[in-house]
Amino acid sequence: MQDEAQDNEGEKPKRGTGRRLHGAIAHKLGSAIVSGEYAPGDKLEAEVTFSEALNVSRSAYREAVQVLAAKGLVESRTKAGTRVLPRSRWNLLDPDVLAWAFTGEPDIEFIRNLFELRAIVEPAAARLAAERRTKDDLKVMKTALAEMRQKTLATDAGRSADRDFHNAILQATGNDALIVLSASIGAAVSWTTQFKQRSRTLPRNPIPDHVRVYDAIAAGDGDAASEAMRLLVDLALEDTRSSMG
Amino acid sequence: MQDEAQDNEGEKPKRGTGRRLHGAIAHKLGSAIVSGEYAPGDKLEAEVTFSEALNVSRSAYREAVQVLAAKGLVESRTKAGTRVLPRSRWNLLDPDVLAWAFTGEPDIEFIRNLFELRAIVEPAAARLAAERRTKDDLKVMKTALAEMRQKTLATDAGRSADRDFHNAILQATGNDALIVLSASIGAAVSWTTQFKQRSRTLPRNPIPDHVRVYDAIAAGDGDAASEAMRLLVDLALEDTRSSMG
DNA sequence: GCTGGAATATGTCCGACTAATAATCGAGTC
DNA sequence: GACTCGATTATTAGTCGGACATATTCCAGC
Repeated sequence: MQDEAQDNEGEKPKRGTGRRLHGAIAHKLGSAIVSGEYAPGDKLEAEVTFSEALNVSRSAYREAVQVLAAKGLVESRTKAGTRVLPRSRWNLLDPDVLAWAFTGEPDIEFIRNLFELRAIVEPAAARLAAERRTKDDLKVMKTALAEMRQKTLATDAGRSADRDFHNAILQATGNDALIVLSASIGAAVSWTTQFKQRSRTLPRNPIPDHVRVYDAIAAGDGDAASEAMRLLVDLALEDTRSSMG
Repeated sequence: MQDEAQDNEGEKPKRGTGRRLHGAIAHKLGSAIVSGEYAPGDKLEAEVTFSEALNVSRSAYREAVQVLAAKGLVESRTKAGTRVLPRSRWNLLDPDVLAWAFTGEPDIEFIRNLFELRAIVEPAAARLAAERRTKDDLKVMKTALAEMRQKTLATDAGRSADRDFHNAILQATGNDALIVLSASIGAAVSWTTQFKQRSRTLPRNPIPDHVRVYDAIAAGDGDAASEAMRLLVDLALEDTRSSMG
């Protein structure tokens, strides 16, 4: 009974895609907006028109728009229609928005910005983790590191272990805001890792960098942890940059 | 242009509250969830029941729930009902979620986490601003600073000028992700400023700290800007802490 | 230029139907 | 008799269509 997508001619993201209908619409519209298909200030078709064009009910369409509005992508006003908001009002760190940003060819400048933010946050997180980590935290990091070493970043399991490692560091900080933020960035960055893998035959072996971070955190050395993480992020950025620009 | 927060909240957030209806419901439910009135894992009343209890249509209620779901607060599944998600899945940095978190008595631990994040991000932003600021950026900062000096933080205009100053710094970094993030945190922090003002008769004069930051950015001295901003954030945290804990 | 009404698109409401699935119950087996 | 597994049922979110309300925009008329 899996969805077979019989006759959706691409233009109509109708039911059967697995997602709930309004979720699928939100995904479609969100991707289109983030990718620049609609420019800020543009007015979307009227609800009745658009929903008919998509072959969905107005209710479903409206719920999708509510989602976009909740993420700051659009704003609806009576009689004026729903318009795309300026990029400055988008919740760029929202996991969904980030995912939509990476559905197409991502903007290189935006990736640079994300890495810059990551280069700010992650070393600081590593420092806090070194100061506050428990034995359990260390154990999680260690197993993730082992898994990562075994599977390499070329596999899904390996990338998953990579995320686990970084998440364990965040968890050790005990700071919810930091965790949420960095998890979003981390997910986005992991999208880019796939780009690296596909276009570069010789990615750097990331294990030694990670081991340095782990050792510093285990030793409780905040300065060393911060520095090691800074190095790791810098190298990752360099790899990504050379595989795109 | 932007008038808001004009709320008359009775027991029933029914029509006529000024906000759009589903927005009012989302606000009410969101605040309740974030404040812990509903614990993670709790199941909300069924849609028909709850919407009737609120005297609103099921459609309006559903659109409100979509907003909450978009922010990671709840998840709906057929037959199982809609349940509050674990805190780790909340988009804590979403502007609305932050606002909801500060409608009631905010959690001190959470405020500490926010300041910790701010203490990481803002100094780094100040450094970038010092390296990249244009003359226009400096002009905006300067006028904001003057306004701030004149009105003091006790007035709305003064707090607004404070935000303008920090936003100008962010703008100068040219990093969208950084701007969005720090704007959210900044807004949240400005809520706490009100707490400071109401419970402390002798708040520190914040102008000298800000001037130090400005001078360093104007001079293009990244290290000094970072250090000055670190100091500013630390002092602000100390003030807030002493006025609450 | 100002005022007031008509046009129009979003906002809200209603009631019915669909679809998915948790919960229940029963057939079959050990 | 207890248990596993599979079909049935009941419940709840999801979707639909249409109606009416409300708020603006826009334009006509003064």
